[in-house]
Amino acid sequence: MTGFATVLPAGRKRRGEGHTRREEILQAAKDLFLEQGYDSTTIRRIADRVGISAPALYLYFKDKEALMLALCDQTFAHLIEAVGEIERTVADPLERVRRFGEAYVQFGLSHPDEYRLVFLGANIPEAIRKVGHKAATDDPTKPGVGGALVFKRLVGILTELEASGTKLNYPPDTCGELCWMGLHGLVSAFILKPEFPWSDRELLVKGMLDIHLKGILRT
Amino acid sequence: MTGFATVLPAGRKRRGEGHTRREEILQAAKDLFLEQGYDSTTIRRIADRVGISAPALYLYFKDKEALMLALCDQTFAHLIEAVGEIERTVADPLERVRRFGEAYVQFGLSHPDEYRLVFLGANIPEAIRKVGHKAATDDPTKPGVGGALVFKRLVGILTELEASGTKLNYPPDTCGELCWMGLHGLVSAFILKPEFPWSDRELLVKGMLDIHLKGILRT
DNA sequence: GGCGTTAACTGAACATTGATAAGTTATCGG
DNA sequence: CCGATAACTTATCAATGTTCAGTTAACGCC
Repeated sequence: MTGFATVLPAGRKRRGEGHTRREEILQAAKDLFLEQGYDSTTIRRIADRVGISAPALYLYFKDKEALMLALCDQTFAHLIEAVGEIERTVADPLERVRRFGEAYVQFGLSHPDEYRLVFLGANIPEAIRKVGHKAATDDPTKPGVGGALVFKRLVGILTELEASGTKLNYPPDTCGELCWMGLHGLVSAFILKPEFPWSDRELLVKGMLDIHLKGILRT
Repeated sequence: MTGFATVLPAGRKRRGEGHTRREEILQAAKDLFLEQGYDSTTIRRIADRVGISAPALYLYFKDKEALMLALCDQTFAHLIEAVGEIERTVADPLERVRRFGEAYVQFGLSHPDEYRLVFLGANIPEAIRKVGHKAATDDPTKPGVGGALVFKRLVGILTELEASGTKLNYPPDTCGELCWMGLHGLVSAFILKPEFPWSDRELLVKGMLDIHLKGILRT
């Protein structure tokens, strides 16, 4: 019966294992948010799925917004990792921009629910949306700065592009904003209106990247 | 004292004047939505401002969403009208596209709540989002079809542009999708992240339009 | 004027929500 | 075994969207 102690009690967590419960809550909340949206997902339902009472949730998250916030950071981390991979492997600055765009779109389209959660701010009160770019520190562990981090990477790539001798039509940050807006518009359109008879997806992605690269580079 | 009968009783509406109360509610709701946002505006507060009880509101609107939808149609009518005005007064097809973009952006930025509800799929199940482009009837009185109507206008303008002899890099509907995606990305960025330190708004709007026009026209 | 019909409206209440207070249980170090 | 306390529960709150059952008052008609 000695091995019995290592089996999870299914009810209560062991003494230092609160963080485990915290992650269970996060997973359940993520599932439910994606299934039913933010507003329709109640604290009680999340707690039910985890197998605890509703107030127990407040031991791990200050309120419902904090829960959503934690999920946002989680999703941002994946995207930041993908972007970092490109910066590590692609040398040519111009190619980097294109690859960034492709990665960004592909991330959005292959994680439509998460993208919606984070970038579309669907059904999220305004207080949450605010943190996406707060002060923009470089510390990815701080909560709520993921959006600014991704964007800063893009601006960084564009700055290098300019430093490499390529003339731009706008300052790097303005170029970054324009590019991001175009890509975001593309991704959100596919996600929000999937049943609309859009033109060929590949064509639109390539077209959007071509348009923005052509529009940004001084001819 | 005969004139007294024509004075509004300040409390109850005369027998056939319910529509007056309906418009009072719409006005109060519009003000409150703009002051405090959709979620924070309660039915009771709207009713208070109008000077009636909360249940009285349900005599005129099925629920809170119906209220917002009525406001959306109201404001979308303005956008469609603005686009029509452009089509009527601007002859040059190319200039039309630019003016369309400017009008679209200005509409989105001055009606962020309505824009969110219709184009960002904020709140409430798929019932609303679907009607945004359902078969796209040409009847502007049907609720919720404003979005599709506006898009059709853009494609129409681009088709005329092509018919006038200008070569495009993509089919007109693809061009329309790309342009709309860029504009939509711009507007939704401003709406969803209003406190982000964006570059100058005018510059971004002009830049986005320049980029897409340049990218769409065959050189 | 009196009367019945009914549009316009109210008061009380319901179910559900996010959140808190106060108490309980079980785990662990010593 | 024991005291401390992390982990958790039950009871409860105020606010919200919404409904129900009734009430009031404007109007047409005699």
